[in-house]
Amino acid sequence: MSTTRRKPYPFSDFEPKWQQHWDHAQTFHTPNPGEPDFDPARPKYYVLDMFPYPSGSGLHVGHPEGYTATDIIGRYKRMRGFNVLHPMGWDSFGLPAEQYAIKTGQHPAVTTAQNIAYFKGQLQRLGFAYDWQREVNTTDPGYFRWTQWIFLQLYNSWFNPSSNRAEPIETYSGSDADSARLAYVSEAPVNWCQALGTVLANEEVIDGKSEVGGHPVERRPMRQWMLRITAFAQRLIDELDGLDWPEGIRLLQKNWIGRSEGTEVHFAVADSAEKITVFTTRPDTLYGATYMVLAPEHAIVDRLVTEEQWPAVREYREKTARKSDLDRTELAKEKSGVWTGAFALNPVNGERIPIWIADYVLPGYGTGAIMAVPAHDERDWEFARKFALPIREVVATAPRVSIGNKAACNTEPLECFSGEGFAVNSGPLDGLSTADAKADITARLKAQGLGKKCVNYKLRDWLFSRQRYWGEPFPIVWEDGKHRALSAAELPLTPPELADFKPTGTGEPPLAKATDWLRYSDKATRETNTMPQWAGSCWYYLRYCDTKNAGRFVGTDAESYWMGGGQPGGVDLYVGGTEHAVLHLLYARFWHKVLHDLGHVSTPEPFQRLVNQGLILGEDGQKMSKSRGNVVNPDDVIAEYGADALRGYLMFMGPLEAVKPWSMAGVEGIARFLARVWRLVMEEQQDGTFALGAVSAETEPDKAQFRVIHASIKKVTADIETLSFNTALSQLMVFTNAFVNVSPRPLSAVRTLLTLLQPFAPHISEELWKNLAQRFGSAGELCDAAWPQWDERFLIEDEMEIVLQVNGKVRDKIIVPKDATREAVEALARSSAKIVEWTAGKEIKKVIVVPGKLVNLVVA
RNA sequence: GCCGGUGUGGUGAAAUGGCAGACACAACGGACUUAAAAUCCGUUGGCGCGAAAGCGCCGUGCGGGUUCGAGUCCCGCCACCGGUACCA
Repeated sequence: MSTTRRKPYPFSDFEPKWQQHWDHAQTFHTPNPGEPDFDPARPKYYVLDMFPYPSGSGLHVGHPEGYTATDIIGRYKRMRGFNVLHPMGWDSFGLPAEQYAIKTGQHPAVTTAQNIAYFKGQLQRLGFAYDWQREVNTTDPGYFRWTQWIFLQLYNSWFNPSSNRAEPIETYSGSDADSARLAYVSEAPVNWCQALGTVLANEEVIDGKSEVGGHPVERRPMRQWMLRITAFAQRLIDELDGLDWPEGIRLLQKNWIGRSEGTEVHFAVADSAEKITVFTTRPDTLYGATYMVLAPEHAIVDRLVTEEQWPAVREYREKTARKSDLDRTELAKEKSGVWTGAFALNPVNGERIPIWIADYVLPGYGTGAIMAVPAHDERDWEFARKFALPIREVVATAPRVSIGNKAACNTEPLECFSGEGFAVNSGPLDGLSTADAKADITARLKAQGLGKKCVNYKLRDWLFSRQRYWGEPFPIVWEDGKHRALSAAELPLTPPELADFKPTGTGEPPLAKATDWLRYSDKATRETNTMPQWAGSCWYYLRYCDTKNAGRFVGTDAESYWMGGGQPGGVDLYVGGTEHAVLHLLYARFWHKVLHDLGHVSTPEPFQRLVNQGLILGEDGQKMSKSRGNVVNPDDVIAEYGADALRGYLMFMGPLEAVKPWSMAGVEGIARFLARVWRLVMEEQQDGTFALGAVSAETEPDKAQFRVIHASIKKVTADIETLSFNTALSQLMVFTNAFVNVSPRPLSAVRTLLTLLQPFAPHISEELWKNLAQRFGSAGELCDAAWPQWDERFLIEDEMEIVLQVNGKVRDKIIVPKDATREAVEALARSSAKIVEWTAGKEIKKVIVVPGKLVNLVVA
């Protein structure tokens, strides 16, 4: 990038100046209720960014895209008289800092502090109106003591199914409270990543590989802390309804939670007292169940397998256990399994069907056992074909009279049909539609105690512990093999000092190396797992409301003011990337609901309105990445074109939600526009400096000028409300272009332009506003000015252009007075020479008059 | 496979069912300049007719439909991007 390029306006002089001014004057500090400068008469607006992980490589242009959008909204709402909460902070626990520490020996806290300083500098150079007094940092003990405190709330509560709420554990009347807690210990198989030396949540495993780093992940049984998010599955679905979220994200969350309605059916095991329960969404196909499959891990397998089959079963189970998730995915095409030697009895007809184990049945979903209906399920079909198991058609596309003939029943279908239709070969169900058959058979099973309706969710409980150093330690100690919570007074529990942050490789967390720290008392030792990175981001939006509070995670007055407001969600606008659709956004909602149930927060949902900014691609149309060399660094853009131009371009390049490619030429276009605004006010001197121009004057705008001014106020206001910043900027360009060649140039027009421009390009507009004060008197600071109002009277034109169409094709245009009647407009249309020509010799069958718009004549 | 999203000039994109391409970028032409940059003015969807003013036809991924009128609504396809996958 050339450094000799002449700057079209001196942004490098005044942009840092204003940034320092805002910092020194604390212009954007927002007081809390009860503080001296707080004005309770104003409504509140809480606009939130997804806070960044301060990585070593600094911001990329995707960050300021969303941040600029919220900054515009925040500055705009402020001018509209709202108390605006617009904070920023750091999601700073996490793997990269720890891995850097392992490599260099430098403590993660040191690199984290350096990265934060770098990020903060970058954000400040963009002129964002954050209240930096509310900065939060998830690795700050003053912050994570409350993350730990919230964990204690989870630990000390349970989900009461009858009230459908989280309640204090004291209200639990069962015998084993530990089994009911929302935070509990489980021995279940988990996703273990050898390369990272830690376990991962389901959400962090993609295609059998770790989301971070892409390392292989395998399943291993380990003792882990879990959070009982599944108890909230239904509420997490239902309560999306009150939120103003993109439909796509709601669907992603719903699909992730994966509610499915079906029936539980109990199968007896032949020659045994054992019983196997399966879950199916197609109970109507029960007569077509020709075998049964258990997950290899299913506990009952041990009690079923026959002597002869044991070697094969043992070998298959071991193979399955060794398989990583990646292998399972790769081998998904080919079905595998082993017969246990046992048979189950189909409850509807007493038929003996073989019981198999196969890894296509997952241990964690439903009951870990299925009835296999190969004629009507693709997976069962494949499996049955491979192992030559019988296939019986029980659903047909049209109702069919059952022949009741055994030979006919055994005719195998030629392909799998998994759709809905009508029951056949199904005894009493024959002829019923799939929906009716489901209801009928479920009622029959229920009456005989052989099954019942039930609901299943794909969502699993949240694996909450990590074998890492750089995370929040659990406020838990162990004594005699039992866990117990620290008291809130013992928080924060800070991580120990360590020289070696490496994972042990055995699954034993690195904190175990700190022997002094580990010892809690003569008998008790500390939990050595740490919390996942998601913990800190689950509640940071609450801490922003009251960052300095040392006595509570958030003060009740501050919380109810900033998070209140009569909507389900407390944050008025939340902007961030789609990548958090099922992770952060689901976890945060879960924690929020627990806190709400326990009476700690005032709303059931955290985020009312959610907007996802679209990805910014490189100039080559590809995803930005270091290896492609197409990454754009905002610092370079600011050095070349200024912060206002970068902000403006980010908003002008297209709709906020759209994926769009970067274009340096586009930045230049915005810079040219801003330079044109600059020259509306300033004139270049002989020596190359700028001074206030002479053309601005306190003259009245004329009628046409008034129309541009008020049309612009109207459009820019409406566009900001709908986050259509690209079209708002177009209108500001139209506004500017309309006054470029005007002399004398009405001061009121220029001031209105600067006011509308302020949220987008705060530095240049503030500077010009101040310069105008040299001659015309001070009007205070622009960011404090009131947002202008438009007056419809200025928008009404005396005359209107009417489009004349014949059969929907434009043939002429006429000018009519604004108050012309329908009849008058039609008469004028009919008398137009071109219309006469186009309709000559034809019958006019119909005339459509759209007032103020067009006349359409329909001819034969 | 399934679930989302997107298809409009050379490019980024605009268009409450009512003049398709606002606003920009790029390109080209002109003014200013010794020259260049910057700036300002103009042209710019395609095809055809015309010396010109202008006129006509076609045009929003493809095929149907609804409507006086469709980029916009409905049905059926195609392509690309993103997510997700043995969830019974």
